[in-house]
Amino acid sequence: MRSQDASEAVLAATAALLEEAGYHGVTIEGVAKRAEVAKSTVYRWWKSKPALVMDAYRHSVEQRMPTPDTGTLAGDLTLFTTELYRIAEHPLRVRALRGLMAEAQLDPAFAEEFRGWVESRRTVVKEILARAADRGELAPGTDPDFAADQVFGPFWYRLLVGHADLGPALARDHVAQLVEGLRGRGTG
Amino acid sequence: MRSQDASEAVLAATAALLEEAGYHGVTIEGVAKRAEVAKSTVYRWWKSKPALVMDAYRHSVEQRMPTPDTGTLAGDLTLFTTELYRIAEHPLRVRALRGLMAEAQLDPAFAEEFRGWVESRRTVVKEILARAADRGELAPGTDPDFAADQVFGPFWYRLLVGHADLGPALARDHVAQLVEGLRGRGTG
Amino acid sequence: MRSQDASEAVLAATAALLEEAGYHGVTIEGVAKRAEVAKSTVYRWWKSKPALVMDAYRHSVEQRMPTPDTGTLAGDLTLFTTELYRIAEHPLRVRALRGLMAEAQLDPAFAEEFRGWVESRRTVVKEILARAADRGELAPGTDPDFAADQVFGPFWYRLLVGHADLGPALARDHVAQLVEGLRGRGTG
Amino acid sequence: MRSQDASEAVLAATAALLEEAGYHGVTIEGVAKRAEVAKSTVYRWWKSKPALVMDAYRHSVEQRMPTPDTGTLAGDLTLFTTELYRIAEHPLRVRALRGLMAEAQLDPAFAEEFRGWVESRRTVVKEILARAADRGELAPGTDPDFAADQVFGPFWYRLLVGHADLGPALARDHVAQLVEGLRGRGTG
DNA sequence: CGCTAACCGAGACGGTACGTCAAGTCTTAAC
DNA sequence: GTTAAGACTTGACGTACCGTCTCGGTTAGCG
Repeated sequence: MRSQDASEAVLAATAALLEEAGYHGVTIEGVAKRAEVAKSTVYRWWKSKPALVMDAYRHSVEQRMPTPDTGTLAGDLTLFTTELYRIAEHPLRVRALRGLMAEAQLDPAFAEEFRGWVESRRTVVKEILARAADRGELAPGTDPDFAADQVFGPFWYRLLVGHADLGPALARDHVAQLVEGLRGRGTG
Repeated sequence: MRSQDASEAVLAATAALLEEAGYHGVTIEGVAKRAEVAKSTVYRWWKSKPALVMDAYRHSVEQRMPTPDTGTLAGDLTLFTTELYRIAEHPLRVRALRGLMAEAQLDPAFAEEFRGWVESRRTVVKEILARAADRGELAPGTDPDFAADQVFGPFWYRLLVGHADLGPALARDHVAQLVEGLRGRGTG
Repeated sequence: MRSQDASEAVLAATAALLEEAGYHGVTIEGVAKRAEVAKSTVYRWWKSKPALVMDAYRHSVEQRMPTPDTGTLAGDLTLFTTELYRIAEHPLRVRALRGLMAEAQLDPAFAEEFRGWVESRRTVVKEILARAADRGELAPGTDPDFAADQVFGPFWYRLLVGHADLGPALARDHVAQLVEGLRGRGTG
Repeated sequence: MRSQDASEAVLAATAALLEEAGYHGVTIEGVAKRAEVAKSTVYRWWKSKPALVMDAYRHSVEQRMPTPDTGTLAGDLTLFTTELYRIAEHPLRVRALRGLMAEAQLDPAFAEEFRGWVESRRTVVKEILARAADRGELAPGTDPDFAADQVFGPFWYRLLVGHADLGPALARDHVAQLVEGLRGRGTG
């Protein structure tokens, strides 16, 4: 049975270090010291640093946003992307995501796990798209996977490269372009 | 004066290790041993592992593709994105790019440098867009920076997450959606 | 808690390397490899090479000779110096002492520590001298510190320069001269 | 032909570094940089750091003191030891000697050379003793080598250990004890 | 008076060892 | 029987100098 005290202290320490020192500044050793917990305790419950950070990230999000269903593609995407871009307002989440993506590049085992989590987020978008397809809002033959890439790609790209500001203000334009692009060449 | 022998041996060793063992498998020590060169020689010319990998990547590309100029946005983007997606056909480049992006997340100093390189690639796209804007192919008020994100974002996202195949075959659809999205709601 | 296995292996390896390769031939890296121990383990318990060698030296001596107390200055000094010169019969100790003295010249931090150890040895002589003074065997006003230098100085000098043989055979003459010199111009 | 400029600059730089940073702070690389001279130039004329420091030491002494000859052992020794202890008044010489003695412990090749230099200094004392023996001032059977150790030993010991002040003020007592000790047992 | 040999600076090179860091595994003892 | 404490191996880091070496660019003095 995982001791709630220890586990919470570890997650809190992880979150604190993430905020203060960035992903690189988070070390299992540092977390253990900060949480006043033995290193072995951390390893008992989390198998690696990225797994720990992933958990800390999930705790920072808490409530799962329900899949939006407004009846139109634009409406659904607006809700979804606005929420997505809102991540940028939370340094902890930004740092966590950037670090996790980095880790996924370096550690194939974690990449697998990370991909699973990413897929769960993509599924939400693919459901939105499926409903839109049913309504005839999508050009026939649209690949939902590549469409999802169009939703997440620019967000992640900007998040990772950091060349420009990121925030919910971008959602409107993003959705406009998405809808236009996905509807296809209207007049043929 | 940098000795050509040493420098080439180092870059070759870096490339070889990248291919064989991935970005994580590249270590300065390993490169030095492989290249039969002293560690200090590597450090003399490259200030860090990412700088070294970046150089090895550049050497693997060599010829700079000229900015395409076909007279239409679709034409230019098709050329550009096809070339971009072709990266996926070279494991060395894929690994290099993934590792460099990872490193940029972990090391702020390198992030800066990496951003510089990214910007140089973005500039090519922004020039294409500027010409398209002059021709009236873009909706007025289009933000070229965000538009560039739409070009690179999906590519990088798929490259980094690895959830689906990547290759020049995607270029056609990508361009179609971009052109549609960027032209805007033509008839209102 | 220091693991006895590791610690003993390290000291044994240090002693072995001292014998085989001299003080210069002792490196932390070499000791670690020889002791089949991680370098960090050596560093955990000894803060530097001289500290390690000092410890190895102490282990090689083990039993502390009791302060001699024969009732006469000549008797005490004979016992003490004989023991002192006997060091020359143990190559390991000779190398250790020469190396430690060398290190004390090069590293001020270690010099401090070394001085402490030297002082502990000097104290033995100063106690002998104090008792002799009580018995009236010393010229009044004799400086015990400088007198101790007269005991240790020639020994160390010959040990370090290596210009002539060193061994317990020298003790008799040394003591004769010391006693004569320290008694002073008694009868004028 | 050795360029006088370069050679002097090197010796001056060595002396300066010796004073400022101690023997350990002298590195061939540092000397070369300081003297604005190529490293290879230093190596051309001095085969090692101790050789260089030895040279710098010799330059700091300049005139060779003539062997004292006052007609009495006490007189000769007083002149000699006073001069000897005066070394302590020159930080450069102190640091040089300490460093050279250290080096002699670590580098057998240099030890040889160093021993030669030491012997030249010992010879002066042995000449003084030979004359004293002729005059009957020494107990018969006195070993001039061990007697010389008695002259130099305490000086070097204090110089190297640094446990107490060193200076010409010590010469008087030292000589008194030497003369007494060397003359032998009053009644004999 | 011009040639050539030496000496010069600059600095790259292969090495060795340093001391540090964090990772992840393992053992011990207490609660 | 879970924990805390913390020692352990491993592997790479980046640094400092070492002593050797090649490279052109002066300078001197010999012929």
